[in-house]
Amino acid sequence: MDDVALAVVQHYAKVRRDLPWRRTHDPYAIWVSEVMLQQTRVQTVIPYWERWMAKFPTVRALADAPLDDVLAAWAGLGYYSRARNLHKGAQAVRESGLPSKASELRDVPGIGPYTAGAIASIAFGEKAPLVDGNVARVLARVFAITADIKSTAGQKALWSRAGELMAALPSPHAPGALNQGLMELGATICTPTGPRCLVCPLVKHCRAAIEGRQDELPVVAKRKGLDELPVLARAALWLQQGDEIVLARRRAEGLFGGLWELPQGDDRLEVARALGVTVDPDAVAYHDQVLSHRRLRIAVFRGGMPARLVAGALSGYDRIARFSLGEVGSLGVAAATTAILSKYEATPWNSIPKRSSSSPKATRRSSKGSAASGTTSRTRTSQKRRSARRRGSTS
DNA sequence: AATGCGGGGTA
DNA sequence: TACCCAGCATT
Repeated sequence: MDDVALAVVQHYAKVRRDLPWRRTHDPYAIWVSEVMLQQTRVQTVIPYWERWMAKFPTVRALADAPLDDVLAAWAGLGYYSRARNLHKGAQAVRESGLPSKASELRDVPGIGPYTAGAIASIAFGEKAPLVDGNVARVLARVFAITADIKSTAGQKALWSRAGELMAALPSPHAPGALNQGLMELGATICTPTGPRCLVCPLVKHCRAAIEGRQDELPVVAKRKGLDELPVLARAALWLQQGDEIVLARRRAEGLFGGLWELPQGDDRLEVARALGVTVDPDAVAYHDQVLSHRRLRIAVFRGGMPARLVAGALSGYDRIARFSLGEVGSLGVAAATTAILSKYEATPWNSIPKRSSSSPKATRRSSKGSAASGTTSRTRTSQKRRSARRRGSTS
């Protein structure tokens, strides 16, 4: 057991990637990184973390910021309860500072078993174990754990092993190095498919490798296929007049809670009635998006500009307002609405560069059917409408 | 124990 | 496609 722990920290010292949050000892900075990294890849997180730390450099700065600003900085990362909880957590520890022990960190909103272990070990040097997806894979192979790693039994076995490993770590070595070393191993060598056992420092200790079972472990329950996800159909209204567009803010809990989007409802007439506008009968675009547990299909309709906006008129939202196109980029807008808006060249694209946003400007047109090319989003303009309508009309 | 909760990279 | 990502909260 101590052989394994030692091999991990020694390997980590050798190959440790130079990530931005590894250059600091600030517990808050590490906290932010760990929350962003929940179910999110390192490469995705890096630019978000950099912008976040520049905008909210301290717990106090975050605690004092309006939730709107917090969500704007998070927009695009997904799982927005992470941002809401981080904000709430910052307010909770605004005066006292972040607790240093894993057991106390667990009381902070958004900090679960993994994140508590990560902050305690990395920022405070506590010998606290952790298990994430990477560590689960590594330990399941090294110790030949055959229980489903997502199951209660599997998690129990994994945390138990992780705890033993941490207890076996010789004292001069940093607990954070063991934990990060395990994760690093899972991310770079002990990968889900095609693990590179030939260069793995644990190969001599790994039951899976020794028995040639590295492709059979870990055992993980199959997830729902794409066609098994329930489809949620929504109607969104695109209400624009000149430079101004109508956006609504979702209530702070639940899906996309607190984010701004084109006002949506179950059908176009519901939304039109709530806002007191007329709306075109035919959709100008559809946007499909796959979430963890459902598929989203948003039909986009053009309509007239409402004379007066009443907060609370549309269920599910707590605010509704007009924004100039230039302001949209500084709002917390989820990916679906961002993708829809970006299809129209009238919308300035000054929000976070998302690599694949490709050409907000190019093409369009394609008066032929075939979805507009170039973007990874599934937004596409309905075929029959596009040549006829294009922008303007109504309003 | 199961479900809700985003978005994107990749084999 | 399907899989998975430095998971957490709620039921």
